[in-house]
Amino acid sequence: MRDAPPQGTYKVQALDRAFSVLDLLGESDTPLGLAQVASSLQLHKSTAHRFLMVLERHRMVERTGNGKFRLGLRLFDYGNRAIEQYDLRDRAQPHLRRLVAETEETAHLALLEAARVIYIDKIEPARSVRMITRIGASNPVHCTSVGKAILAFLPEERAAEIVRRVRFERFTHRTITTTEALRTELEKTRRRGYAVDDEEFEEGLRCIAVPVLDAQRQPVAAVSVSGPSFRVTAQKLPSIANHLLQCVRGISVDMGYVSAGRGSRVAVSA
Amino acid sequence: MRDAPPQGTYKVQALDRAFSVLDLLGESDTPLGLAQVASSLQLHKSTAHRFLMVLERHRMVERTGNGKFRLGLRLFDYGNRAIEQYDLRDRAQPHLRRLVAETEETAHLALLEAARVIYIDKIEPARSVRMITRIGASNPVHCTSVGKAILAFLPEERAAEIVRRVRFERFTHRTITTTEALRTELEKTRRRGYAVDDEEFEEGLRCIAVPVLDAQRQPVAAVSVSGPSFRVTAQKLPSIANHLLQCVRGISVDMGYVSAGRGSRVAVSA
DNA sequence: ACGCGAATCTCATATTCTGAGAAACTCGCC
DNA sequence: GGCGAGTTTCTCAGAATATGAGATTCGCGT
Repeated sequence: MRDAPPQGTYKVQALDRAFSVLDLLGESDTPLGLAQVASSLQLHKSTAHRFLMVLERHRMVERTGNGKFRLGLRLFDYGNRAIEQYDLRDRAQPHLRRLVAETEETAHLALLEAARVIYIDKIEPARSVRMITRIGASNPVHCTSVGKAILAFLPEERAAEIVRRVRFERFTHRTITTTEALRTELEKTRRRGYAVDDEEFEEGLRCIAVPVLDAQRQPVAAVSVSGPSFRVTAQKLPSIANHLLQCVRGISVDMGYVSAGRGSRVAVSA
Repeated sequence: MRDAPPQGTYKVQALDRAFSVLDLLGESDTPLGLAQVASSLQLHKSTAHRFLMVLERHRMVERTGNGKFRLGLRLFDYGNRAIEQYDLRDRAQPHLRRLVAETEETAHLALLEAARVIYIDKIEPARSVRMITRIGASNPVHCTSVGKAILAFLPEERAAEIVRRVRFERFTHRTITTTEALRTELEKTRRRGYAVDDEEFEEGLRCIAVPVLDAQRQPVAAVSVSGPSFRVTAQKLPSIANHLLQCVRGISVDMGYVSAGRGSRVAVSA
């Protein structure tokens, strides 16, 4: 319903329907009964019922005590297999933890997918307000520090292709909403070596990010530090950026991308 | 193929096939080409192709540069939504981190599903050999400390029902393989207040776990500490158990299950 | 340039899914 | 303790849907 229209030349109705069921359950924060599922998706109850039973057999959904349905833990298994192939999260975690200890703010690890970034890990400092981000969630590139960090260090061509696909949704009065502004911003990011999201996604939230580069110096992910603007002040950015650079450097070494020796190419000015 | 036979009265062929594709990709540690998928699953290439295209549109699979397929990050999204409903992982993490700092061994957080336990989080100490567990993976109850911890504190009836479904697969020479032995072991677990897996799942690996109890004093999860037998010695168990109890108590408080005041009911003898 | 394996596409066919509706539950309420 | 509205479960004939043989195109190695 609220989702991308199932356009495209190949179609398997049953799959589209099954996934719309999963979407529905995924977006609801309370389990749903058969009747609710059926009516929300305009499926006839028998059909919805059959799908739910099959999905349940596969443990893609499970029923709560009172017979309502929610997403099943098989999905969690699949999901973790999916990112396991990247192997990045496990190796990055200790470095992220150190980063959080140093900065006392929340750290995120994110990957680029299509024109969005996907958060694959989050570490929060002990005593901080909980951030609303959900691991696994995705945000557009243009309004996030991680997005800009990756984009800025991608080869011109790939970056341009992604920028072309950005839809420039506006989130706050500071959100970048034109290709031109984004290009300028990326240029700036390249120069200083780190990306900043200055309340462009959420009022009062400032983030700063640097890319994780692989052996070919291609960005494969980005690490960010986020916190309330009054704590993450402009003056502190260079210092945080340094912690970030140290962190991603550690990750790169652990991933075997670079040997531990040489210094980082991206420079932090100011 | 290697998977549970798609028995059950309700059937949607397309879904069974789609999930078998996901299973295949999930179990392969290298991306697979269309031809490989088709032949492994005995699907005709057109069919496999159509499925893969549809799955790709839904981002359930993605293609690598050379045109091969692997699991897509949408699954990661779904998976995290699935456990988000439990809300447990986020809240438990700081406590697990403290536990790891105290014990210097790996901690796991696991849920019970059917007759298996599913690991929903893992924290490793800074300098330790990597454990092979994958978050999202599942193991049988009978040979894991977390499984026994949950089982032991479940109401007699539910526990019995689960025990009935255990298939008692043997992993090491110490694995419990009879209902009787398991019952005795659970009794012992209840008495001392914590569960032990003494190389019953993996040679040389000793684990100890206690359940996380909700407001109704029902176990909803378990936390374990695992390490090589030579470090996690029998003498150390009571001390580790105490750290564990403190940890789960903290989790329960954070989840709002119990007020911070009163002491824990499960007693650690010895 | 050529050839082989792999991927993509087309389309007529029958297999598979569909959905109306009937039956069996579940509660809440009297 | 039983009535009734709202759900869930089940059955089955019909028809839309997925299927797979095969033709076509692609991509790469020689």
